[in-house]
Amino acid sequence: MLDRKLLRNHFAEVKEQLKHRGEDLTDLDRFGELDENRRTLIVESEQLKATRNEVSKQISQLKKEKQDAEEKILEMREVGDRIKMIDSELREVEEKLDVLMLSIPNIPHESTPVGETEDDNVEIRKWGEVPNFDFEEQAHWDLAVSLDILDFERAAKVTGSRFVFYKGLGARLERALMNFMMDLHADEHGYQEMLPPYMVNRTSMTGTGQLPKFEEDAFKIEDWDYFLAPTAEVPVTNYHRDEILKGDELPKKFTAFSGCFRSEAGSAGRDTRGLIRQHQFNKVELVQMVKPEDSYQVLEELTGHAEKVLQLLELPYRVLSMCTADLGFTAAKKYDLEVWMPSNETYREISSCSNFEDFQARRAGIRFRRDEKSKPEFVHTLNGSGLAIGRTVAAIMENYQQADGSIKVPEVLVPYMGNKTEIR
RNA sequence: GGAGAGCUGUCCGAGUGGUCGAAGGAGCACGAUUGGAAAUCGUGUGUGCGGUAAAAACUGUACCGAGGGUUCGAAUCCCUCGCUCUCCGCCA
Repeated sequence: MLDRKLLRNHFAEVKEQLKHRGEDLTDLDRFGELDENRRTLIVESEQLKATRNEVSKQISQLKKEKQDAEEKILEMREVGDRIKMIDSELREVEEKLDVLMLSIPNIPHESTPVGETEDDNVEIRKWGEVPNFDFEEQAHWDLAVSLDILDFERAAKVTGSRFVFYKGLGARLERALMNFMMDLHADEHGYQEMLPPYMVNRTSMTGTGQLPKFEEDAFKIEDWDYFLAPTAEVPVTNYHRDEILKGDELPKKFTAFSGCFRSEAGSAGRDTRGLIRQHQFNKVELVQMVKPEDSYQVLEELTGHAEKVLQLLELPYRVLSMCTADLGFTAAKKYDLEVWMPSNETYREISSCSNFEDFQARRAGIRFRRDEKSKPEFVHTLNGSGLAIGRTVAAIMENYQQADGSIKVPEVLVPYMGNKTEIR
């Protein structure tokens, strides 16, 4: 959510900056009227309330002195009715204003490249050597089914499409990656480990920006106002919702393993095979809450922490700075990490690292006090996948495949795989 | 799922219709005292929104789990919901 005062005082500039996102901004123009309307009503209502408070004191005094207060009571009854009318009008205006404010995307940071499509994303760096196989490489779903370590068919029977059973060393590989990533971030990168709830309520989904605009992308629990979390970002960022943190507690660094659930509405027909696009997948997430002046440096560090996973796994990747059109609703700046996928002969997204500045913090009410006496300020929130585990499994299968259809285990994972060096 | 108890400021805790943003205590901050500390004493100690473009100050208003209602007036009475605790049932 943007600062109302910013919008009030610099409307034209903000609108200009939002234009680069390429979203429809016609609703935005209603802001001025709603905002002014709201303030007028507040003034009216509060003046009447001040009167009522004043006269009520007099009534109390009169009664104590056993004098007649009937006239004032009648007068205040009328004032009370008017307050009720104004307040209900005010509530309507505020509701409209809330809906509007919650649907305005974040302002891109000045370092975010301006662009119109995903083709305008800017490659920042590349790492690693793309493998050059002297045999015909296979897609991970073919490898995995031959090795009997993934079972898509039975998952379709048991649940439906875009679900999977991991089996044997496939399941072991997923679990090894989870432990490897969590250990790395907790022990080496200084994050506090968390296992969050997989379901979250509506307020949390609104706090991090999934709602109200993207409800169709989420799985909703029938008869409950709960959603399956699409990412651990939601529970972990909301962990400190409506709190005022102490300045010296910052930065807060959390790493969380969780299942993630996405309905991926509108992506039917894309990546229908394999692990790339599932309704349920596992992910290790990095979340930070920091002081505003630190957030851009922290974005670089956090992205580096995600990259470290790929480097240790020796998977070739590149880093893209997402342009204004491809930023997502909540981010001011975002880097995508893309891992090389031999079956696609291209790089595929495996991590997204974003700085939301105070956009989520304002929605979720996450603030801090620099010291005892200073006013609360909004923190800046950041997060990044460190990494999406299913896609990492796919990348390992494809990049580490051998001529006979077996898969070499990346060296750092061997201890996590019960010292097995190959899946065959 | 059933029965009961509770939810007040950073914390503990008082408050059952008016003088309550809320007693008292603890904590914290500042000051006095001290060679220094402890103890003691004094002062202060929330947030949102509005008046106001920003900051400071001032001022109004709202906030005692959440939302409604009754009333001239609600922390206090009524209704709905959420959460916590205890007992029973069920269960991993």
